Amino acid sequence: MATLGKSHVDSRLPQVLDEAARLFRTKGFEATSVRDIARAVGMLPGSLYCHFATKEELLAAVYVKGVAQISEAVQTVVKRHTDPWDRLEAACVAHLQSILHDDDFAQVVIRVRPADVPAASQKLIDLRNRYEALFITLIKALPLPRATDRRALRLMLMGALNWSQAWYHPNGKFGPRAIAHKFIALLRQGQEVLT
Amino acid sequence: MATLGKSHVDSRLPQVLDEAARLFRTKGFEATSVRDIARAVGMLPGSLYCHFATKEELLAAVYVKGVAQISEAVQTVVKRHTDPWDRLEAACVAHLQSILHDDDFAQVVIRVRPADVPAASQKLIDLRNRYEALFITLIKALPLPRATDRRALRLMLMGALNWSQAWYHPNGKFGPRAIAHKFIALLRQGQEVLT
DNA sequence: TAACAAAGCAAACGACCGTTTGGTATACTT
DNA sequence: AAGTATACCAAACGGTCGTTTGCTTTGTTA
Repeated sequence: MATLGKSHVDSRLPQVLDEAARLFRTKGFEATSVRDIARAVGMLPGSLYCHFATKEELLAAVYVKGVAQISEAVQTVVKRHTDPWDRLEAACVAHLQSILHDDDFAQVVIRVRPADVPAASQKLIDLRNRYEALFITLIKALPLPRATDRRALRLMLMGALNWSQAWYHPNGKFGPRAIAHKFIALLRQGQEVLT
Repeated sequence: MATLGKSHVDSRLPQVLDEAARLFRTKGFEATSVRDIARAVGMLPGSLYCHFATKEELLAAVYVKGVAQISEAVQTVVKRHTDPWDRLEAACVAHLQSILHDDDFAQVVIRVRPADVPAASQKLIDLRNRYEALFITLIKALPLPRATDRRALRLMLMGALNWSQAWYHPNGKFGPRAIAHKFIALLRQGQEVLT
């Protein structure tokens, strides 16, 4: 029989992750101190080290959860469509919703540079790549002219999406749906002239 | 008659700016200490405060120079073309060369988030906007279908360009010219079907 | 030549950083 | 009931941070 409920003792690890994600995405990794995180959870700074050996390890845990959550969000909406372009657009909508609104963890994945965390840098890069593989698959399924460079298309699209964190305003005129639709439209009409 | 040469005394301010730009673009703003900069120039930390009241003010100075230099680089190459798409592509090449290779100052402008420097944030945003206005002009001149959203096109293109800092590898297969050409091609073929 | 201002040195300020150590309460295990 | 491991508190560690203060040198100005 499975162990139901919490195993062993209470542990505020979930809340530590939540607050860490919220602070990392708001202020960045370097500008967030372990004291900030501890205070947000209501525990003492040293207590965090029951769960993580270093601050960088805590970031890595946030990163892992972020990649898992955004991956699932994308895969869920993609399933609802069959047309390759529609599937890609749906993926973009979910991606934008995650990194602009819904998901502190996913926002950290986009915001924090792996290179700024030397000790965990390769792990973070691998996690990012695992996620981007989803888009490689989606773009491979697109009916494109033979001359089209699919890698360039991916880098352009995802760069445009990720950079939206720099200019997006939550109460602005356009939301994730509109942005994704416009970006996809710009690419799409050029690529589907010939099947 | 103009004052030739250095006015007053020597002053290592130029080298301070150079080293600050180099370090900010390499390690980021928060991760670079004033001691790092001072050591690189060969002076004591406190001496920097002869030239700047705060570390943030030093960043602002780097930002100003970065915007000035990348603006000039773009405007110079744009002049060499007449076709609107060619002009835009030339601007993209110059932009990429600046933020990927040539110009530590320009790299700082792209890399450091204005929001991470509260005291100077609005000034940095204004500087960025002044530069982006160049691209607004270039895109306004494009012969596009009436339905095309020029702002979306700009945000997509510049987002894709700026994000290249995250994946670009100096010794990789493709350089700034190839990247700009591929990105522009993806947009161009969709937009010039009808004049 | 006297007064002045800029540039830099030398040394320190208090604050904050990530992390460690040792003790304690609690819940699971045997 | 005794033993063990987890989660956390309490307090401190050495180190680094941005910045300040006072002094010296030096070139410009009056």
